[in-house]
Amino acid sequence: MTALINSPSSSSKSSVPEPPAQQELRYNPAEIEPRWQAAWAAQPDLYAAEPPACGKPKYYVLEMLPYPSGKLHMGHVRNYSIGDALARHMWMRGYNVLHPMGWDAFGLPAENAALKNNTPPREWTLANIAAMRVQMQRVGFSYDWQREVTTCLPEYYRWNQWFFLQMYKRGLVYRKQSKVNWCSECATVLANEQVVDGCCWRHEETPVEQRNLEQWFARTTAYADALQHDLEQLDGWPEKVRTMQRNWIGRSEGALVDFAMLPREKQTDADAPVELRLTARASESSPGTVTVFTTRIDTIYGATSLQLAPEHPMTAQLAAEDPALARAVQAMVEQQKSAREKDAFGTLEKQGVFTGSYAKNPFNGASVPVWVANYVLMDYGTGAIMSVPAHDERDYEFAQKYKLDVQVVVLPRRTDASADASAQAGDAEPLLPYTAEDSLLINSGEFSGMGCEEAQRAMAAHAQKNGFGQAKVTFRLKDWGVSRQRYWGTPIPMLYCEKDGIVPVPEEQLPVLLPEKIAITQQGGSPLSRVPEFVNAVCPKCGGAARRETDTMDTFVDSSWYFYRYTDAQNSKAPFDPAAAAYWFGEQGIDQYIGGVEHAILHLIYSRFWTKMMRDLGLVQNAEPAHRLFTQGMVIKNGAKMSKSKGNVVSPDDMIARYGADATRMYALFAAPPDRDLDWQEDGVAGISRFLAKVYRFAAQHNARAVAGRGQDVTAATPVERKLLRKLHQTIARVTLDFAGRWHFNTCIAAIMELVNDLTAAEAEITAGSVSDAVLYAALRNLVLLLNPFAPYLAAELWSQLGETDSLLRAPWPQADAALAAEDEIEVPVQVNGKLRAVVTVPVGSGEDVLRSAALEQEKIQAALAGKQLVKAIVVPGKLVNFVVK
RNA sequence: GCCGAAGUGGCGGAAUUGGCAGACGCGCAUGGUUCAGGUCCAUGUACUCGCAAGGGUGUGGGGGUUCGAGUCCCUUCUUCGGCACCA
Repeated sequence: MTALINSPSSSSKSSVPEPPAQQELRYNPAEIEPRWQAAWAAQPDLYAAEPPACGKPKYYVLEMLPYPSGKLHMGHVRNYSIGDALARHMWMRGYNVLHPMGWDAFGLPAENAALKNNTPPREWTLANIAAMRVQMQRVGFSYDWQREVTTCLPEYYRWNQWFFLQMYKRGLVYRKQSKVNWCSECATVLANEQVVDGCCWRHEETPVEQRNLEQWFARTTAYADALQHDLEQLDGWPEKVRTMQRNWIGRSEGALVDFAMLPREKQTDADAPVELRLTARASESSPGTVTVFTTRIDTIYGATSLQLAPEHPMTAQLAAEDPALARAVQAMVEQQKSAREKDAFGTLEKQGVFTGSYAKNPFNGASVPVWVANYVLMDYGTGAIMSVPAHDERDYEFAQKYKLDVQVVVLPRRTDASADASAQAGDAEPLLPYTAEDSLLINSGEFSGMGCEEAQRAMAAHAQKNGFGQAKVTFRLKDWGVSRQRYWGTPIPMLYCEKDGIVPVPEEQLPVLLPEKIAITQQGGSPLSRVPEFVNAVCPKCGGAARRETDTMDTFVDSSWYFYRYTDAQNSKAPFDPAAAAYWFGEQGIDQYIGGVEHAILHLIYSRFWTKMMRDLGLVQNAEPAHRLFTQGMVIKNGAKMSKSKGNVVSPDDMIARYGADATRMYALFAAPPDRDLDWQEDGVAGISRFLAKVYRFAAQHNARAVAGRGQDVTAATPVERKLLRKLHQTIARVTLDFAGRWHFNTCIAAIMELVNDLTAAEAEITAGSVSDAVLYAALRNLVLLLNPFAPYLAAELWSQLGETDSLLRAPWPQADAALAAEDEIEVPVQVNGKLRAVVTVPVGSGEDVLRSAALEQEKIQAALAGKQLVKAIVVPGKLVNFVVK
């Protein structure tokens, strides 16, 4: 039998504790947890990351930082319990762990609270932070508070400003007038990413308005290709998140093609549908061209009209000469607007207005009518499309409605005789619209006979050669509007001088401090614009009077790079030391990032952008912020998301008061796999509490004897010992495996429960002396080690009862001994025709013959086989025996 | 409409490679302990036929592959999430 030595702690060990008095057998988290919390608080370096020189491999585990609302909710507890379990595990595995926490402290709620309670946002926010920090410490999370980051402090936000200036220098931030999303509740603009179903992400009932404003934008589109491309390497991210980002970025390959507008005299108005023909226009102007974007240039011979977005410049140009057209377009836009307001977001009925003008298809010279259509979006592609009804569903629908020409230019490939009937009917008209691309071109001049994809390349090249088009990649992603007309955010470090125009604040003048004494009102416009001592400044170029930018930055700027600040949180010379970031991020970024899926687009796309931007600034080496991402499920109650309005909020404080922090956090990990939604059931917390009490009682009962066995050889001499050690090492193996891979902590905890069940079941034998002190010690010590990631308070208490004085985090994670874990006998099911008829117990490693004869010895099997003819016997050693009879 | 995920006891969930379905916990039932209980202990608990021994059925539905399917394939339904005229 394999033997191993119990390893006593290296520290000078204290005396063996007295056998516990009867009363101490009762698990009392209300006594244990505060005691340990105080002990931990007295050791500021307990959870501190070590300098790179420590020589250990690094591990950066990070949970998304919270907004300091003032109260921790169950979602936080779950999120941080996952991260904390991992951090503790990695410490015990000997890693140098960085496990920090901070506060996403700017944002609107502070202003709302200021309005409501007349408390300054700063005061409100900092008080909330203090309260939540206490809550987190009470739960026992292992954060390195020396690296705490608070985004609303000038020590942090000055670097937002510094980044802004760097980006300005490189043209990565710019100011432009554009249509922006406006939330009337927030009284500010929103980024596209902050609009959910046409409403504000914070006010789900408030539809956003479109306003024309001059705003600062970050040029996220400069990295659109990289953002899309690098997504493919992020195999440690959930596929769901990658898909969402892929859709959001929306890369699509296609081509631009110029259609020349035809002069009036060539117009063939007679071809236009009579009921839509508009009066001829009086004046002539230079017609110009309209450029369309298409992903199906191969279908261009089938283009039977050109469709402009209502906002397209050519629409305006044509309408300017034609009041009737102007009115018709106006009417269509109005109708669309009111329809949108009524039925938020379905597909609207397609509508169009014929402009009376024609354009020339550069491929075949055909004149096609130019329409204005409500289904063409100005902010995608070029705001103009060629309409190919035969091969596009939307165009087909439109053409049907307005009786436009349909010309088939793509047919299914004829295939060989074995193909199905529809594919063979190559000469027949395909069912329209026919959009499949594994097809062949017809009626397409020199391109006829080509496959679609071949034609796409050839036709783009043809267009480029002849100067009327080119291949083009288009993105759905738009630049990130970062201006906010709010007070509680980072001031944008820009000045407006009458003489010099836009002038950046010189770096040495940073930070541009947010004034603290300010009246928050609900009036329109940026609150800072009403603070003259903030607004009035001196132009650094000419020394004349200048006006400060009074908008603040989107708070998503703050969270785009906060995790780099943790690597060097006290730095007053730079956002962080690149060497510190290089150590903790390495090539691949954060080792494990954990947060809610609600940030799949917002935070996670901005921070990917920021990382790429910083890499180009030479600050970091990694291309992506996080190598692995884990999105935990929501905490729900009675099938619904916890919310005040539903009255189903469970407060962590309550749970901790009733059952303790260990039970609360352990339940959060036990009730469901971490990536699924978790339905909070208080009875379940009570169950965990019972389990912890059982562990405590067992340990307290036996630790005195166990400690006596410390340092002695562990041998499995008796059957009980063998059984216990086997279960112990199987459990170690199972828990260790789950930490390495799939993170199903619910089954880890179940495995530990099984171990404890076995221990208590063997209690009579333990008491009777059938289990050596050494084995008892091994069982208890390893049980405590396994428990530490999930229930750190109880683990600490039991650890000290075992005579240990060092932190559990410095104790090595147990190693499973395969020899001890191995079973010596296994039960093998025996089936007849696939139905279970018996179970045989055979020694592990029994071969086919042994199994087969053992199975045949079974009475039930003999009965089942009697009078039947054995067709086949399937014997899979270690798995099963199946007799096939007839 | 498109894309993705998921459907297993009364409930949360387990079954890591196609090999005893229901681990672990909750709840429930019976018995015990207790002055009392949001206590503790023991036993049982998928459904169904049967006094029992022992059968039969069973992982949303239907079909298939296989000696064998919760797991693989086809099809269909439901729920949840994301996107939604993206050319």
